[in-house]
Amino acid sequence: MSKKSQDLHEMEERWRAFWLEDGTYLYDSSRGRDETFVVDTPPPTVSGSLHIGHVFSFTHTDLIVRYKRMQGLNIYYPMGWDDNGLPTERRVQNVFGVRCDPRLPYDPDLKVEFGREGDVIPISRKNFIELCDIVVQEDEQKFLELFQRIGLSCDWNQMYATIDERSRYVSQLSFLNLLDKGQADHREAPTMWDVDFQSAVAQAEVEDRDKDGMFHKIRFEVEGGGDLVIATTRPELLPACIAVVAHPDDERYKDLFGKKAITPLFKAPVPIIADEKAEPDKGTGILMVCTFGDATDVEWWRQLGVPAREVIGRDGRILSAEWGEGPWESNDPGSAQAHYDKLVGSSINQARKSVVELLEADGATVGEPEHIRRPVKFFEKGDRPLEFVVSRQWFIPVMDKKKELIEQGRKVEWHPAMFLKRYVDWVEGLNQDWCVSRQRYFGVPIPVWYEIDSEGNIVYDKVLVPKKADLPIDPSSDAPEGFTEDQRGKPGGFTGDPDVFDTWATSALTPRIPSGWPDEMERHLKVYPTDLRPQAHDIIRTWAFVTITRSYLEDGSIPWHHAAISGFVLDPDRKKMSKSKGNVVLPTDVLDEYGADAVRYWSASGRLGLDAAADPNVFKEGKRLVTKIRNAARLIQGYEGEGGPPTHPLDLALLSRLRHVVQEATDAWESWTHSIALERVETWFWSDLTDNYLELSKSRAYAGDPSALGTLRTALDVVLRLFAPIVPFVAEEVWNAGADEPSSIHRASWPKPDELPESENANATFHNVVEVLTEVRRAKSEAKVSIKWPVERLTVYCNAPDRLEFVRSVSADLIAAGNIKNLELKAEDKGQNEDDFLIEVQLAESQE
RNA sequence: GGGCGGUUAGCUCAGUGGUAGAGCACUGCGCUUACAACGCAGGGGUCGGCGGUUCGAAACCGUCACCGCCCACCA
Repeated sequence: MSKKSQDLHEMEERWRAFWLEDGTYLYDSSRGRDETFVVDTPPPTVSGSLHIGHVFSFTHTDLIVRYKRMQGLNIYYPMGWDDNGLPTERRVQNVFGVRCDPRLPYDPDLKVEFGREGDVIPISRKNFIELCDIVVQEDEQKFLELFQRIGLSCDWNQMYATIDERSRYVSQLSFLNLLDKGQADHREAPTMWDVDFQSAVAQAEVEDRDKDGMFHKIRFEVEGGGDLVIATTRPELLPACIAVVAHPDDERYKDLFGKKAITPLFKAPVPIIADEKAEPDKGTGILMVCTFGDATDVEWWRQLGVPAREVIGRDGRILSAEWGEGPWESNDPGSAQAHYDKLVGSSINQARKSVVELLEADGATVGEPEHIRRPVKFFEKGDRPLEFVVSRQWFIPVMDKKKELIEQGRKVEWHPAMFLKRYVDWVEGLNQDWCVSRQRYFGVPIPVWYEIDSEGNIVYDKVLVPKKADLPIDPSSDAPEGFTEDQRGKPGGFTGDPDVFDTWATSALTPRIPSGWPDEMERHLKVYPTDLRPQAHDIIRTWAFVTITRSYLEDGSIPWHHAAISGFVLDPDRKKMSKSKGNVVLPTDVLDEYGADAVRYWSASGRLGLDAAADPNVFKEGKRLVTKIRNAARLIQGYEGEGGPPTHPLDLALLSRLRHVVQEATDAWESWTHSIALERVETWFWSDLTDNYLELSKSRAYAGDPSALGTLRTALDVVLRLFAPIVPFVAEEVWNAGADEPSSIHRASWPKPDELPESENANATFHNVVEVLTEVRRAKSEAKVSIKWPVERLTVYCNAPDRLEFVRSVSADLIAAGNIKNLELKAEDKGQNEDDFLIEVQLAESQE
C-alpha cells in the first residue's frame, strides 16, 4: 500500500473511531416520532459472502439517512443480522464436516475443528445449533467490520440477529397472535418439497429453471375398447396416475369423457375427465393426473376427491405400496405389484428409466421419445426439482387477502415507483397460502405442542400453546403447561412441534424486533411505522411482501412509508457476477484500493432501482474527488486574513450559483434521486469552484481581500455539507481541520439557500469571465507554452456593451489569473455573430 | 406467453420539447507556491430502426429489433 493510500485509510480510521466515541449517530429516545426518521434495515444473510452489492445498497440507505440527519431529524437506524436458517446450516455442514441427525443425543463434550475434512460426522440437533451459533458470531463480525468501514451511520447499540432471544420472542409471539385470530392454521396437504433438504418450501422460494427432458408417449387402453396416447416427461409418475384429462371441446377425446382409461403396467382404471385447463395443442392434448406432478395435479386431485397415490417419498425415493388395497386399485394387482416392486427405493431418475424400460417391454410406448426443453420448478437454493409431497405444515392464509394486501402495498411510496407494480403482480399471482414451517434445525421453533391420546396417536387438533410470558420457548425441550417433561412422546402426554419457521416469517417482523414491541409500546410507537425500507428488487416477493403481510395481519398497519429499491451490481462488463466466472469484485479489495469515500461515491452515482456496473473508472473518479476536496480545502484554509461579507461581483456570482445548487441538490434528495444531487454539487465544485473561481480569486485572496476570503470560506463550508452524506470521511476531515475539539459535520445542518446571497447577474458574470479565461488558456495551449506565460495584450470585441461590462467588473481577477499585461474591452463589430465575443490573445515574447 | 426496465462518444453514464454532455480512455501541451493520485486544451456521436405529433424531438405517441429483469399450471 502506498504512503498516500495509507494516509487515506488512517484518516478514515480516525473518524470511524471518533464517531463511535462521540456517539455521533446514536438514537435519541427522548425525541418524538415526528422528528425521528426510522429505517427498517435489511438484515443481511451473514452466512453468505461479503458482496459489493451489500456495499452498494447499504450505502444508498446511509446516504438518505445522513441527509435526513442533517435536516435535523433524530435518526433511528438499527442493524440486524440474518443468521437464521438454511444458509447457516449449510455453512456449518461445510466448515465442520458435520450433519444434523435429530435422533442422536446431545454430546456435551463434542469437539469438531473449523475446516476439518474427512467423513461427515452426524451430530445431535443441540450440538448442531451450537456450531451454528459459533459460525454466525464470526460471520457477523465480518459484516460489522465491512459496514463500519464503509461508514454506515447506524446506531450500533441497536443491533439484533434474527436468531437471538429477542427475535425468537417477537417471532413466536406474533405467530401466537395470528393463531389466536385464526390467521394461522396447519394442515396435511401436498406441499412443494425439496428432496435434498427434505423441507417444505414456499412459493416465494421457488424459481423456474429451463431443463432438458424427454417427452415419452404412452398408450393407455380405454375400458370398453380403444386406446389413447398420453405424452409425458414424467413417466415415473405413472403408478401415481389417478385420472386423465382433456379439454372439453377436444374432438379427439370428446367421446371418451366419462369412461375409464387403464394405466399400462399397473392396470389401474382411472376416470377420463374434461377440464378447460387441458390444452389441446400441448403434447397429445390429453394428460395424466398424478399425485403429484405439479400444482394443477393437486387441484384436479382435490376436485376428484379420491385418495392420493403417493409414490415419491420425502427423500425423493419411490415409496412402497400394496397394489390392490386402498387407493392402489388395479385390475391386475399381481402384475402391478411385480412391476412396482422394481421401482421401490429407487431415485426419481432411476425410476423414470425403469418405467420407460418396462413400458417398452410391454409395448406400451409409441414412437421414439422426443427431446423437450421446458421450465422446471426448483427451490432457489436447491439442486433437484421440487416435488409435491403430502406433509403437515403451518400456513398463514394470504390467498383470501390479495385485495387488502395490494391495497396496503399502494399505501407505501415506492422509489422508483415502478416497483409497486412488481409487488402488485406478485400478490396477484399468488397461488398458494404462505407455508411458514420448515423441516430444519437452526431457526425459530414453532411454539406449539400437540396432545397425544391414550392410544399414543398425536392429536393435531389439540394444539397446546405456551403462555406469552414464557416466550421464547423450544417445544422440543420445554414442556407445555399442565404437563411434565416425562410425558413427552407418551400416550396421554404431548409432543412438541418439530419444525422451525421459515426465515422470512421472522424477517417479516424486522420493524418490530428492535422497537420494543409489544411490551414497550411507548418506545415502539416512536419508531413504528418506520419511514424507510431499503432493499434490493429481488426480494420484493419475499421480504417486502411478507413484511407488508405480517404488519397488516398484526395490527392493520403498513410497516413503512417509503420503500427505496436498489439495483444489482454487475461486473465491469455489465455481466452478472458469479464465483464460477471469476468476475466477482470483492468489497474489501476496492476499499483497500480506492478508500471508503470513493466506493460510496460510486454507490451514490447509481440511481435507485437501476443495476450498476462495478466500474473501476467510477471508483477512480471518486478517489479523485476526495483528493480534490482535500487540496482545494488546503488552499482555502491556508489563506490568512479576516473574511467579510461578499461584495465583489465575482464572489456574489459564485455564491449565488451555489445557492441554486443548494436548492437543486435539496430538491433531488427530497425526490429520492441522490445521484442527481451528487452530480449537481460535483459539477459546481469542480467547474465553478476549482477550475475557475479558485484561480480567479487567488490574487485577492493572497492579498487578504475580505470579500474573497469570506466567499472562499462560505463556499467551502456549504459545499462540504452538500458532500457530507456522500463522502463523510473527507468531509469530516476537512470540516474539522485545525480544530482542537472536533465537532461532527454530520450533526451540522443541511445548507439552506438563504445562507447564500442571490445575484441577478451571477450567471452572466461567471459565464462571460470564464469564456474569456478559457480563450486565454486555449491560446497558451495552442502556443504550447505554460499556463502562466504572460499575455502581452488581450482584446475582447463585442457588440453587446453589457457583456463587456460583466467582464470589466471582474477584470482585475481576470488579469491576475491570466497573467495579462494589457486588457482591452472594445464594443466594436469585427464581423462576429450577433453579440458573440471576438477574443484576440497576443502572447508575450518571453516568459519574463 | 404476460409484464417492467434499458438502448446517447471506444467504456460507464447524465440529459423529459429549443445549439448533443460528464468522467474514463485517446491526442497535444504544461511540474503553475491547493492539487502530476494533477492541470489546461483538443479529437471523437446519423442519441437502436421505422413511422407520427410539433415551428422544433435524444426527450412525446405508435411500432419493430436487441439486451436485462420479474412473473407464468413443469402434460
